Amino acid sequence: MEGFNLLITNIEKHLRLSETEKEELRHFFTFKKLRKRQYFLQEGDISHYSAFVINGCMRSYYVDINGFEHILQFAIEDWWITDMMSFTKKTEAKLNIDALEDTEMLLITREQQLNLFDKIPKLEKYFRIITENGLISYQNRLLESMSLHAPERYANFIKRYPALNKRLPQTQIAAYLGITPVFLSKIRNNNNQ
Amino acid sequence: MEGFNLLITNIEKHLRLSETEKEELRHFFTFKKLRKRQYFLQEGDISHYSAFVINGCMRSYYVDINGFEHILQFAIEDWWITDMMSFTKKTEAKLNIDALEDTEMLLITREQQLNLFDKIPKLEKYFRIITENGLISYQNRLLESMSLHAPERYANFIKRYPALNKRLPQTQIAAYLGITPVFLSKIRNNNNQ
DNA sequence: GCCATTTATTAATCTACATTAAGTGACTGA
DNA sequence: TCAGTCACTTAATGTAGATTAATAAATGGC
Repeated sequence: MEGFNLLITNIEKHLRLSETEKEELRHFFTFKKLRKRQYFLQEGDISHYSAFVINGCMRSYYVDINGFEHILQFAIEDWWITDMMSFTKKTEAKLNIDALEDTEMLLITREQQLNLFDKIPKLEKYFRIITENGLISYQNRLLESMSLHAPERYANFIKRYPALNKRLPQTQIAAYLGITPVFLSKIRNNNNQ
Repeated sequence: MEGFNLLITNIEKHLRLSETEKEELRHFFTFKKLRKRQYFLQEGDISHYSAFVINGCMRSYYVDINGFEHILQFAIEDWWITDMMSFTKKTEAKLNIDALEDTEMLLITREQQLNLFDKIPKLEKYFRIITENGLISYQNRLLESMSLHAPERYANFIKRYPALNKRLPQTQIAAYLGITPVFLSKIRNNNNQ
């Protein structure tokens, strides 16, 4: 399966897998391609899958009552993405997820994930760890959004994700930072006063 | 151990424990009391413990370079609280945690928690689930902070935590909502225009 | 039970960022 | 090839919420 090794490598950052376990693991995932702009999840649907990105780039975002998009997460190669609320509780998704570039990914359903935890308990450890890391990064973002001004938040974004800063259009970065593209343009040209 | 049953009940919302397991579990926790205003964790220290609150109320917050406090979480009875970053990675805490009321809690160290996962693997499931829920709630807050104005965020806060709204001073609620107490006062008196 | 501190209110002024709008260059696709 | 969208810039004006300050009310320590 294309890209499966990337997932294995990711898991093995946290724990060791035997060859048998790797082989078993493979059967829990399916492979999927998305074209640029294609939806992976739409608001109101149920997020049946969690996705591990092999290459390309996805984003999860919320559309507010005025139609503005607020980006919660980008996911490039080696990242997980889903609407955690909908995925774990089978509620209607509040988020949309789509592809910003042609993207390839590996999918797992919640049911398969729970089966996997029974079959290979180590994987419960893996998902516990990446969930802890996800929680930490949302906590950090909330904290930054409360305590920093937009120019500082942008500076941190560049430092943390230099690749994304070059790869994404300004509109998307602004929607992630919680500002308008107009204001991001000013920040970039240092006219923010 | 005082309050241990509250923890058991909390765990049993997610999975069943045998009597033997409950007895084993008890030895992984220690009991601790805090006076109102007492620190549980200070910025720069390492968060050795994760705390389950039995009664009282705690908060975790970040102090910005201007000395303003930004509250990430309140924890009343039946809630967990820690600096997840420091607790899991043994890094210096960026957060402070202290008691807003006299508080009793049960503590577990990261080492004990990891031992516990080996001894009673079900508990890894429990912590995976509460971490998922924590992630979801931070995601929701980030989303609200990006897409809603302060009066709507306050309305949601009241709806979600009616008890906290009555129990906490306005200063604390403002620091949680990311606004000043002055502005919260205006919102409460509907003069926010 | 009293004084000191903390907590809440109200109003005037200020600022970070939004909104709107107009203009430019680049990419896209029949 | 050219029209049409899309991504970005710049400038004028508008606004949610901050800041400051003064006053009142509540709380807490001794």
